[in-house]
Amino acid sequence: MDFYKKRTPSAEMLALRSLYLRMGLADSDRNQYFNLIKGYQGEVLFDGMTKNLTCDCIILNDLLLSFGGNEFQIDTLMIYSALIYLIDVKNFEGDHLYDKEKLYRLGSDYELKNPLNQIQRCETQLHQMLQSLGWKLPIHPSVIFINPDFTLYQTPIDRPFLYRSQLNRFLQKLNQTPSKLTAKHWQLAEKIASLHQTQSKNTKLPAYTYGQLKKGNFCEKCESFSVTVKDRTMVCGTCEHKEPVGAAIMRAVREFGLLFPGERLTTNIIMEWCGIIPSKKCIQNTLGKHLEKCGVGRGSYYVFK
DNA sequence: CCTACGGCTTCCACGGATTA
DNA sequence: TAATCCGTGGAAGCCGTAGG
Repeated sequence: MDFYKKRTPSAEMLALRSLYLRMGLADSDRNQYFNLIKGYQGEVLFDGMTKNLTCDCIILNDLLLSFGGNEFQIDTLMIYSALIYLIDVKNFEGDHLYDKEKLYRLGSDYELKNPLNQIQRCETQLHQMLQSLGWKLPIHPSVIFINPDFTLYQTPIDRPFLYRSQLNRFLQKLNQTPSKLTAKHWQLAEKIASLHQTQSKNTKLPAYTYGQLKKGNFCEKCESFSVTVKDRTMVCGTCEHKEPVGAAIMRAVREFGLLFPGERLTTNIIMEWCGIIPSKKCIQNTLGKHLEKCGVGRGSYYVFK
């Protein structure tokens, strides 16, 4: 099974990571960041399972769509010839209680957002979107609680929830769903994928300025800033992980572009942003290799291709 | 071990952008 | 508009690696 659309970390998660590492985050933002990581890990775990399916279906992961001015986000969309599975993955952990359509941590009154609301809203939006594209496929929504250490007490039996213990059977069911895709289904998948947006309008990051952010490259593996450059390789002083300098520079450039989308990318800015790259020419070469150069002389800058 | 080669660095002059 | 600034491209040389 090849994913028609692969999952990548969201812009929000990447931006929060940068801010977390470069200036620290207030409690609420830090929790948000850790929740995003946890959620993402759950989704990747589920991808690892659906990847082994052999049935005739198209899988679109990680979609951010918008219909009628409303944004909606889909973890996994599986297109079969006669139906669509709409899947939301939750990586909640611990004992929880379901009471009057609300979700609580057991023994506390801390309330979590009920994923049922989210997926129902999602289903409505998707239904309308499909209709506008001329399709009438029935949608089967499911919320998958993928963490084996998750328990939800007192859930009515007819809610579309699936737990880790039910997952193997669910995957079998997916694999045995009869389906014969046609070129039209692939066109639909292509259409939906083309509507995917990379930036959500609803993400709000904490305020930050260039000046207050810690400069420098961090290790791609352990996120430590104690890296040094030796012979075109960046070596981490903490975990000894090695990364080619060019790759490290581009990682920093993408990060800079994400945090400061309005700023011009120039050799000097990136030189300062990276901090540890000894040669300006090295940065210039790397930028020239991976980005598109605009302007000449002192006014030249680079843009993402 | 030697050699060839490719990629990287250093150095410098050019010339367009910036600023008053 | 003129003077100054500074990023860039090219030349030349260096270094590491692969292959004999």
